[in-house]
Amino acid sequence: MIDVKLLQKNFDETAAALMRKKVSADTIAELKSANETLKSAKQSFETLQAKQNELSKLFGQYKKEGKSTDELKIEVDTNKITLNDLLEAQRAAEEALDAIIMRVPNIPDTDVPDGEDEESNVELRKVLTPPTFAFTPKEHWELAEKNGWIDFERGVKLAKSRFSVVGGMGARLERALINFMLDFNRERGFEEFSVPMLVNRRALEGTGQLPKFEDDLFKVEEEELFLIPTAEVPLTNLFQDEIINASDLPIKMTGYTSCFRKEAGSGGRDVRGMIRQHQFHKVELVAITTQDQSDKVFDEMVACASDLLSALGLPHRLVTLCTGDLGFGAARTVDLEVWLPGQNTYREISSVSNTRDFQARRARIRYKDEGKNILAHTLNGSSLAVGRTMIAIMENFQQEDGSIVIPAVLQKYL
RNA sequence: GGACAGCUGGCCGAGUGGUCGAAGGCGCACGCCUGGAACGCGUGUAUAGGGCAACCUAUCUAGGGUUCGAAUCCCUAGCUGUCCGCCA
Repeated sequence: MIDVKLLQKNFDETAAALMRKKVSADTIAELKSANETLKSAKQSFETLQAKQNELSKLFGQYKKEGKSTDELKIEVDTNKITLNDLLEAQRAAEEALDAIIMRVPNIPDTDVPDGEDEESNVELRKVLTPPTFAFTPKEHWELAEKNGWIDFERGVKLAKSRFSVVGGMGARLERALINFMLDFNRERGFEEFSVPMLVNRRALEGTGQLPKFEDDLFKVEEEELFLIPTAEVPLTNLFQDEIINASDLPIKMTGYTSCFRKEAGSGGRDVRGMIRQHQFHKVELVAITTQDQSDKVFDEMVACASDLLSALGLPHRLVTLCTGDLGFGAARTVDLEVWLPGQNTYREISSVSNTRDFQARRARIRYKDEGKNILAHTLNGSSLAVGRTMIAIMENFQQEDGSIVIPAVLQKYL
């Protein structure tokens, strides 16, 4: 959630920043007026409430002194009617503001490049050189089926399309990757957590998936619980409503979970193979930091994910997302794209974002510094999407006969 | 899933209709005391919003109700505990 006060105090600048993220001028104007309405509604209510409180005290005093309370009661009763109206007006104003602000995205950092879509993303650097092949490299689904690693048909039988089954060496590789990643992250100072994969509405509002993106989530109806789309949700919300000692920051966490996404709106894209599944595995990095620390920790997280890819021998590149490609809650994002020889292109395998205080304001994650409570900064990044890492390993390390050479660092995990 | 009990500030705990944002204790901070510390003594110590400020409003799990007035009474939900049932 953005800081409404910022909009109020510094309208032109804040509005311009929001418009970079395609928030319409109308929405911004509505936001401002909703906030002003709420403010004045609150003031009228509180003034009258103060008076009512005072009269109530008098009432008690009169009773004690044996004075008549008849006149007082009339006044108090009339006030109460107005008070109820004012309260209702205040509530309506609160709801109106909420309805708008919960759907307004974060303000991008000033140095984030402008742009409509991924075309305007800026490549930071390439790491490792894509391999050359003496034959035509195959795509991962062909390799996966050939090696008996992935069974796409049976996944559909068990659930529906975009589900798959991983078996044999594929399953062992998956498990090895998860363990390798968790160990790697722990060595970089990220403590491991194992968290719920179903969470409530409040948690998803805290990290920004709700209320705007409910259609993307799988929901357990009777329980009012949702399957997590990323471990970012439970890990970040671990500190929901908490006030952390500044000296305990930064808190750096990692965790492995399955992730569940409806992939609504991506119909037709990546239908083949396991690039885009309803259920996938991911090892996540999350950090809670002071406001001064977040830039440094952001770089650490990007480095962690990139070094992980390098350790696996996977060529990749780092890309700064432009404003148009930035997610809802992110102030800045660096994507890591891995080289896929079969597709002859780089594909996203990790995304590291600094949300600054956007999630912290929603989830009320604060720290105490010199007696003051300050909104924390929260960051998240994948390290890495396991399925896509498997795809990258298959495609990059494939041999002419379709067999796959497993990276040396994984040997001890197999 | 059933029955019963509970949920008060960082923590423990008092408080059954007004003067209660809440006694007392612990913890913490500062000061005194000390060679230094412990002990002791004193002072302070929730959050959010509004106002330059005095101050005002809200918050005793949450939501609703009764009342002029609710931490306190009633209802609902959530959570915790205990027993029973079920179960990896």
